[in-house]
Amino acid sequence: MKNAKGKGAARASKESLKPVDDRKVGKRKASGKPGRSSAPKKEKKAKKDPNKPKRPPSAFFVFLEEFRKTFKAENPNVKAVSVVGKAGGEKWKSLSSAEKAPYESKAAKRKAEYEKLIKAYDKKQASSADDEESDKSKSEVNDEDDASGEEEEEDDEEEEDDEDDD
DNA sequence: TCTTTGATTGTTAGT
DNA sequence: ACTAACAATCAAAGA
Repeated sequence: MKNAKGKGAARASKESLKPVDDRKVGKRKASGKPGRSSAPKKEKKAKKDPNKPKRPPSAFFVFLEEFRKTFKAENPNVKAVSVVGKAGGEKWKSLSSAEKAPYESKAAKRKAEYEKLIKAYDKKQASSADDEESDKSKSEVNDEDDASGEEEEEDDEEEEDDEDDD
């Protein structure tokens, strides 16, 4: 619970890394574009980069996805995103490293994919600078497609971090 | 009608 | 190194 002990030691540096008390960011740019049928008359300068990968969900978000399902399953009446977020956050802190491990594992995988995507995106940006996406540009983007060894390893459990155990 | 907000934590990229 | 913003969600309320 609120007892910060073991973790604090390892994350001692992190302790000092908390200058902002207001984590009330809540400042999100307009990404919601439900208006697929019609956009505001004024065309925003929003560059739509379909190739630009979104940031990978952190372990917390991965856990949240499942948590939301469960939470809503038991609380179908609750329709406030904030409630699920709060409950999720509380539960998340209640989980131990071992329990978070599987979520982190998945998050790590997402990150790996993100890196790959961002890399391709980055490259595309460079190439697009000269020549936007064109049929010929495919040769540039296509540097290593099948060449990249596809090593699927889902069985990567080398997390022996079970120190936290109330 | 359409856009924004709300709340969580973690991660990413920029300065 | 540190800060700021953003990742999903989804309904309600404001402009």
